[in-house]
Amino acid sequence: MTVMGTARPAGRPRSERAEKAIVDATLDLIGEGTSVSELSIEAVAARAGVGKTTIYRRWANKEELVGDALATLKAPLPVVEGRTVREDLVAYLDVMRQDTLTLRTRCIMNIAMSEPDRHPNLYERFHKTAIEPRRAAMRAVLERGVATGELRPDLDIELAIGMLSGTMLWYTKGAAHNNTPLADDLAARIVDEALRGFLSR
Amino acid sequence: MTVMGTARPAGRPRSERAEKAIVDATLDLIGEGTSVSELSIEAVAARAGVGKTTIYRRWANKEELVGDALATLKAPLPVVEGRTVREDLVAYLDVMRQDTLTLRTRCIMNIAMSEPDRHPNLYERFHKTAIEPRRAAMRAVLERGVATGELRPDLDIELAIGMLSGTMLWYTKGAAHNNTPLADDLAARIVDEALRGFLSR
Amino acid sequence: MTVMGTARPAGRPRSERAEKAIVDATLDLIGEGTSVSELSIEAVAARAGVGKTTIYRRWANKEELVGDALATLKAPLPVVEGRTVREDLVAYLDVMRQDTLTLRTRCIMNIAMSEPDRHPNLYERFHKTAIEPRRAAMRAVLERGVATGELRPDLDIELAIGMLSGTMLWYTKGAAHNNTPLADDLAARIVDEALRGFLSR
Amino acid sequence: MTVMGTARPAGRPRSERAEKAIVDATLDLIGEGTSVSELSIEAVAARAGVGKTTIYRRWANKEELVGDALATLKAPLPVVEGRTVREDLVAYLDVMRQDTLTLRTRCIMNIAMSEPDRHPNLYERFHKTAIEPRRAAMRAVLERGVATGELRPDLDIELAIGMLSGTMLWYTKGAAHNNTPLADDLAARIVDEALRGFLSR
DNA sequence: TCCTAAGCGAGACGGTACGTCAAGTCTTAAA
DNA sequence: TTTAAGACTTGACGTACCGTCTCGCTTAGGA
Repeated sequence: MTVMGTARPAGRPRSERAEKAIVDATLDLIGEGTSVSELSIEAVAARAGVGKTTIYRRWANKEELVGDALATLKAPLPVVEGRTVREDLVAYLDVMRQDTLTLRTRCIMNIAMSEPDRHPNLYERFHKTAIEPRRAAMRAVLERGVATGELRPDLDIELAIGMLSGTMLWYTKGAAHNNTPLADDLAARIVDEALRGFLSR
Repeated sequence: MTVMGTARPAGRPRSERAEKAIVDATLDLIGEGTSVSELSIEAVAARAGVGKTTIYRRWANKEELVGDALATLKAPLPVVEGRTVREDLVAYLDVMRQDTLTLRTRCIMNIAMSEPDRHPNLYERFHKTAIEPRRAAMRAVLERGVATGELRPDLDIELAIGMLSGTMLWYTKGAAHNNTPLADDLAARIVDEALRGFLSR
Repeated sequence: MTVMGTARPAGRPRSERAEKAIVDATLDLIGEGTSVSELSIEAVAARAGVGKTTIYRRWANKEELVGDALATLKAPLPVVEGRTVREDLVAYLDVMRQDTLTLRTRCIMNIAMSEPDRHPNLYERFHKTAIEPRRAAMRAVLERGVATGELRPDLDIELAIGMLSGTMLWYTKGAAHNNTPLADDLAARIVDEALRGFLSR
Repeated sequence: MTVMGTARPAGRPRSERAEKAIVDATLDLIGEGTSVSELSIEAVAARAGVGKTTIYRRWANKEELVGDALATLKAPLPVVEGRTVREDLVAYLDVMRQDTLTLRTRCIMNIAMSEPDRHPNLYERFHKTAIEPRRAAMRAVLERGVATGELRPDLDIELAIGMLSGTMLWYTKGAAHNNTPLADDLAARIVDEALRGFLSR
């Protein structure tokens, strides 16, 4: 008699070694600058020392493979609970800045954000697992700021998130293009400017 | 013997019809949502009713073809000289918003901004002809604002540009993803929030 | 201690059901017109409801499987002991003709004789179990004919066998190709012509 | 203005070098004992130093390629017009015997005759270009023999053809199997036996 | 009643070849 | 010399089987 529930399916179980090798090969290739379109299953199979079938058996297409591969890298959301709203916001934005420092993360972001129309599922997944949590964390900080009176009570919180994240993204794009690192105090300067406003008073 | 000066080269002159057909076909395909990577010279040639050689003779690679094709669309920079800094900024940002309304522009932006690492020259050209002028125009407005005392004298103007453009870009990305149009008053709300600052006073 | 002799090997005995299912599936597929080269072990296993391993455990390769499968069909050699040499020869040749009437036998012959170079063992077996006995039977008839004086004393018996069998084979080939049945009296006509000779006297 | 008739099609003409290389590679491989089923387009392409497309552009499938390849080898039908029917028949049969002496011809025959059901078009072509002409030549000889009174007036000519060719084929099969050469005087012995008949008078 | 050994179906494994497609280059006759 | 057409080599695509290998389970005889 067998214990009910998730009965192990018949036949030889899929090799975890193979799976890992495939994912690693995919990430390697992406890390070397291969775009999703350029990434060939054949190359992944060769690099992983695996038959093509073994890849096709698990993933229906490149997108899903890349999606799963990127998912294994999901960096943990930093938990920053500082004393002031400003400190927290700076911390969150600075994480975004630091992400751009490692080649791998840069490549991944490039991939994930590059062709939302072309690889919608990919973008969707990236959005759910990477963007949305960060947005939520930032929202919490801003709402706390409004609650404590630190921030304007009529502040459009979604808009504020957009301003902070969008600005950092703008710089990230530029930095990726110029291949120059972002200034250490960039996050602080963005937050300060946003908090204070441009007007003279 | 040939007449000196801008001597007309020997042989059959290049067909302008062919050139135009090629560029049109390229734009058509891009407008239909074909990414740069997916865009096949074969398809362009077929659509244009032209031999592949005729394309390769004029452009060394896809990038240059796409670059030239996009260049023919360069929308004129709007000349907005309003009464206040706020009005001008809103006007500029709103042009960006309106750009997202037409499918073709959306596709082009997607293409141009999608893979800076993959197609650096393409991004470079787009940057020079589309982004830099807009940035310059915005910079002029902000400098005028500082000069007139409307804006803080210590305002980091580059950062301010980044905040305004980046925020709009952030929304544009989101809208492209959700396929929802941007609110009519978005530009105004961004500018107002930026001018005022988030703080309570 | 075990009883000496053909000691039953340890472990679970091989399933006769499986063996039969495999052979039947093989014959079915061959009967449906699958050539040896086209015959896939995978298909046999699927048709037999059996794991591939179960096949490979018993047969080293396709040839042996097909050989054993065909061997199970070995039709009994007809025993014809007529009054005259002519009657016996006609009887033997007519058996060959009748063999071509059933699809299965036709397929089998096709297979067995098709690629002696490719599947030498297969041909060898077919030769030993099907051709050689018939040849021997025919040889006996001819030798009896020579002994009784019915046939020329200097008749080259091997050659005579070749003429009779080869002629029938020639017709069989042609019939397989045109998909037309062989005439009922073909065997008799071949034998008569062979016995009499072509010359006018 | 173009000369009418078989107007040369536009574009680069197909390379005769490539065509020849492909056919040669095919014949080489067949000559090395590769069966039709085993023959892989990939191998032909590699051996010929040619892209697979170049093969598929010209031939829809293996059969047609092999057919055309074999067709280039079509040995000329020997013209034998001897003094007697016997001499002519012996000459024709001996050509068949000699064909079995060269490896290449043996392979080709094997291929061509091996799987009529599997490669019907191939067999059809072989039949039309190789078998039918020989049959016709032999028929002419036999009819001449009947006309001159050398042969029985009621001789079944088609049957006679079958007896002569079939017998030689029977020996050919056997020789291919045993890898022993056919006796030099085989053709003569077959013809003599056939002309004379088996009976004692 | 267990233990040991082998067979069982299932199905994953690394491969090879398939036939298709597009890449970018080359070669022709005509313009 | 450029044109359109279309051949060229190259290489990835996704599929089908190959023959081997693991799984957990079954089936038997002997301890």
